[in-house]
Amino acid sequence: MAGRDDTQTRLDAGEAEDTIGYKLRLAQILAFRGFEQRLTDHGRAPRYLGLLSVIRAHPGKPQSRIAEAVALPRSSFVTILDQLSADGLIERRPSTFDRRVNGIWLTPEGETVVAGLMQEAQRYEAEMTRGMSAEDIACGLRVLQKLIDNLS
Amino acid sequence: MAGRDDTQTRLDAGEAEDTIGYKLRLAQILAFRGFEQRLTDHGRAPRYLGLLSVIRAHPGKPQSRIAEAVALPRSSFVTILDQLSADGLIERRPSTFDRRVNGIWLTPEGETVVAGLMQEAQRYEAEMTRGMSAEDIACGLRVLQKLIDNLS
DNA sequence: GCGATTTTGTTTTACATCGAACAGTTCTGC
DNA sequence: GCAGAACTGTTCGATGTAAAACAAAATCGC
Repeated sequence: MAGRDDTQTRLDAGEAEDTIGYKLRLAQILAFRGFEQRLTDHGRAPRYLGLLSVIRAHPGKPQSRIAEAVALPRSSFVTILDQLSADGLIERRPSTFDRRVNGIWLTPEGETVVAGLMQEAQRYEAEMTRGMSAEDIACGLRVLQKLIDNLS
Repeated sequence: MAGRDDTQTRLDAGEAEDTIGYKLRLAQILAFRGFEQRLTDHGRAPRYLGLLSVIRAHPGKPQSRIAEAVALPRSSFVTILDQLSADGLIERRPSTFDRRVNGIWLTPEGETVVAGLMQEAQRYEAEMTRGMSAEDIACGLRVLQKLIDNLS
């Protein structure tokens, strides 16, 4: 009778099921895709919202610093900035201190787009965490931060 | 003095910094890449270890069920199975009940490779979570599972 | 039974991402 | 000062991933 019992639930991962690495990846894929697909009419900004939020918090910082913040290789970052720049959301300005670096800035339009998307993100965050206690959410944030620290 | 204060820490994400969505993504990227790069001499298996663990726990299940378990589109899954099959880790066998489906099985070699990599994964898990209490780890697992449930 | 719908695995095509190599600039040690 | 090392942004080639369209097989509604 193999291959027959079609229960409706997702297949578990056996030994890997109780590991942070597995659940972390699965949760992230679902969260990221869900958020992106809910905002298909907003262009490329939703996919790179984290990145844009870093830029907003640190205007004028060099590309490499921002790429490092979101764990992106510098080479990948170039294409992404080209697109966001073509969409009128960000701007590269040559640094006055170091002729190698480009400072990255949000345009006024980028500022409003990011502000609007951050509200969407907060709504999405509420959906993702529905049914969790405030303590659990705080614990989740703490654990994720500790993972990031340990892996950096 | 913009673009000058080069502190050594990672740039924060401003408003997004305290959101699960942002930290979840960053942690997952770091965890996944770190694990993969530590095992460059093990071919493609480390990248697809989660997937292989699902197959091991549910031998003979159709491709679509397994793809769904790890949130992969069926079309992406085909190429991956082709590679894992060429590496001798898995095997497709036509189902006797439904002539559309291929049941997926680990080969004997696949079985030993996955068993070995799962030990590596447990070691990596310990490194990721070093400095965390058992309660925090359990809470992290619970939160991640709840996220997966809410997003499914 | 039988046509319409759904499901499964696949191909095709477009796009996203990464590593390696490169030129221009700055920094370091002396 | 100056040669070598390190850093920044970029290009290029290779690989990974995803959406859409397709054929074969099973299921549903009647």
